[in-house]
Amino acid sequence: MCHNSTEINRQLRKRGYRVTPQRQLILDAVCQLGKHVTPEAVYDQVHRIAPTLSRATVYRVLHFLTEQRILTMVHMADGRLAFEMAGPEPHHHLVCRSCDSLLELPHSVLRSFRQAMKSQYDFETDVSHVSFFGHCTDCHDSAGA
Amino acid sequence: MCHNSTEINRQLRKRGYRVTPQRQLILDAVCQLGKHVTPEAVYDQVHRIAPTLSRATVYRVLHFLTEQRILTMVHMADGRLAFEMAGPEPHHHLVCRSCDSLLELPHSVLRSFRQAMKSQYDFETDVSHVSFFGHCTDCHDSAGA
DNA sequence: ATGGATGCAAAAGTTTTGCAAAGAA
DNA sequence: TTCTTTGCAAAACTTTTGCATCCAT
Repeated sequence: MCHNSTEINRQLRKRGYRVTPQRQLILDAVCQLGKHVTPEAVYDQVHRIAPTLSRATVYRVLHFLTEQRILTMVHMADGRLAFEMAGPEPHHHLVCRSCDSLLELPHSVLRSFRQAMKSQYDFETDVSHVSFFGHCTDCHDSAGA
Repeated sequence: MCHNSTEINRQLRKRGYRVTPQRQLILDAVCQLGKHVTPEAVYDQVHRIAPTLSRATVYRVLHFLTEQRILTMVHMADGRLAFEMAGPEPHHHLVCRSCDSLLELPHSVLRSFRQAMKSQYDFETDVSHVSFFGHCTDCHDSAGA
């Protein structure tokens, strides 16, 4: 279990919602599958365990958990929709185009960039999650850059 | 006309392709509509002038012009697909969430960020076009940040 | 006539919605 | 009972594809 289900369940109940087996399965799936989990991947995973669990429920629960700030939603640079556990810390990712590996970056890596945008353009950059693409150390010399 | 159609037409013909009225209309539409133009916006625009021009053609031509490096394709942070004229300079955008205005940033604004990723993570960041979202100078004090 | 480009319609993929039924409070 | 949540099916939306036709060379 990669999330504190007791605490999450308590929060949800406190807000008047129910913690159904479907919601638990979907949350577990997002957790297990890691970062940038697509709705289809969640569906595949939970459908094996609970074949009657429908795509509609997957989408509804993913959006519900996002509203409840238990998940965060990301649109990736290739247009795919994805979710991941909402950590307490906002952060960013480096995504390898070759092997799909993820590196997590602290929010602070963009601090000076944001300050520059603020001072140069008076633009308040809102970067709660940005993914940058490229090639990781294992891939950028073997594969073509 | 916001693009050099004579030059573009010459290039396309030289590569063995045809410059059809549909292709010209679609190119003009992307040009006129500005940055981050969605396929649907292009379709609306050209469909007024040429009602038989189909969505299939819009999509085919947008992808064709992207392959020919006359347009570039962007997946925006809200998941929408968009196109814009491929300038000679790679660049980035600041997109205002309130008024949808766009500021164009030179490619160089991310130089130190990319160097940091390279030295800290040995990750080759490939940033041909990144859009950052937030609130522009007109919107960030009136609207809530 | 040859090969590229288009229009139409259908298909495919993804996400949302209506509604009745099931289930917890 | 009451209100939430689910499953199913259908709808909506976006994008792609097959195929006949059209058009430029």
